[in-house]
Amino acid sequence: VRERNPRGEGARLREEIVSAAEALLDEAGGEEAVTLRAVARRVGIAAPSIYAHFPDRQAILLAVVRRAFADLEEQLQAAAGTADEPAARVRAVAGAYLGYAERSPQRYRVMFAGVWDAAAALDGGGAAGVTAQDVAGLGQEVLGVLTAALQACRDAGASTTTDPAADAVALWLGLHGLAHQRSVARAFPWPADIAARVVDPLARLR
Amino acid sequence: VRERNPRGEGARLREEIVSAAEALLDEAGGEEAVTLRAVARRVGIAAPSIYAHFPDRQAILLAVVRRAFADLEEQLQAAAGTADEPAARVRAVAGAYLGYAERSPQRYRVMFAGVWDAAAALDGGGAAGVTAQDVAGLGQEVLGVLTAALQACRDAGASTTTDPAADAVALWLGLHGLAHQRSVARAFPWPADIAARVVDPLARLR
DNA sequence: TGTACATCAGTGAACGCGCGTTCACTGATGTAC
DNA sequence: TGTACATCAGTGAACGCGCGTTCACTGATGTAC
Repeated sequence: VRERNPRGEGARLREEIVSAAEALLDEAGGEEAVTLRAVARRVGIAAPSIYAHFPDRQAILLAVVRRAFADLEEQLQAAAGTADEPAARVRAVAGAYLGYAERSPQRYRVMFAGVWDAAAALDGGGAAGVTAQDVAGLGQEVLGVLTAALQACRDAGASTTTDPAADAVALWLGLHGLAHQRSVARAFPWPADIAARVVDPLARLR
Repeated sequence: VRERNPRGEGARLREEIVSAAEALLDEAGGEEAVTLRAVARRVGIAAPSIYAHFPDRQAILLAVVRRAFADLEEQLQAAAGTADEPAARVRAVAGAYLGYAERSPQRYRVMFAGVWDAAAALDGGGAAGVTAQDVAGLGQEVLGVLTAALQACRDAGASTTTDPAADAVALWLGLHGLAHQRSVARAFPWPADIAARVVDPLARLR
């Protein structure tokens, strides 16, 4: 029995729901810890109250992921802004990417594992107003930051890439492999300079 | 009500259970489709019959993963055997790795996502006789094939790597990123030569 | 050769649980006349 | 200025489900004497 939101601000509960789901996810519970009832408990509302804001459980996770992609892109942009030199900018963006995954490993895993499934499920069911294209679009924006940084490198002669768009995908895959595996196999004896060993060759830095 | 196994061959049911779990996993259900009851239904036995062979649900998944790692290593070794030239061998092993993930995407995902969690859970609970070290060891053997191939490349002057062990990890991460993301985002417009764009630079092939 | 008995491989019924979702509702808040 | 009423934000009880796991058991098969 919580204090009610004033009129016209019922949408505030929506944000609280997303934040609660995010918190549950980050607390090492993994995706399946984000149940509708757990979210409701966390917010301090009755479970059915969620249905005023989300059509189903999946839609909550999707909202978490959309917010997470926006956060990630923002952090990548910010990192890109801190470096003047193109090669340094590529490394800064890569570092920000890895940093995000390191700070929010569970969220990272759901972003790149749960989502696409969710989107596919929605395609099938057609329940919510979010399509696979929507979600793919979020990933594309992140990829765009990498592509731009790589292109600048090439133009400045700091990278030998002949196809920045394709090599940005390759670089992203390397970053993803490292980010994902680090979030999952923490005990693995990672070489100290593993990030550079992945980033520099894939970006074809001189 | 199935035909009983003859005396002394009760262990045969164990293999059937693992195979059924494998099949459930591969049928696009994802890890959570492998419930104890679903496995029992698939084998054609009563659910409690499983407890004669596995202490709990998690142990079934672990058995699936152990078998999968053995399969993968075998396929990598076979691929390594088909190529005489060191650089070609690296590419063949990488291709076999990606091929495995492509043929069994769900299994691949569980191998590199579910396991470590499972192992960590077992560390905490101490339930079964499988430790995180066991599972990590399986991954190490796969990595060993890559390391050997890369080392041969370096010795033959086909790779400029100065640290084959560390660069094998980097190469593995690139392969993992591609394998994982391909299994998860099938709709993504992957560049045609994406595998080469990941493998060649990471292996530092000339 | 016969028979009591241990073992093995597996069964069927039941447990308590948390889940997603539905339904009819409540009671405060603003609005129209 | 007063009052009937619509709306909004949320509640509480209940549903059916599949799950992991436990328990006491069954009935065929081999073994010891």
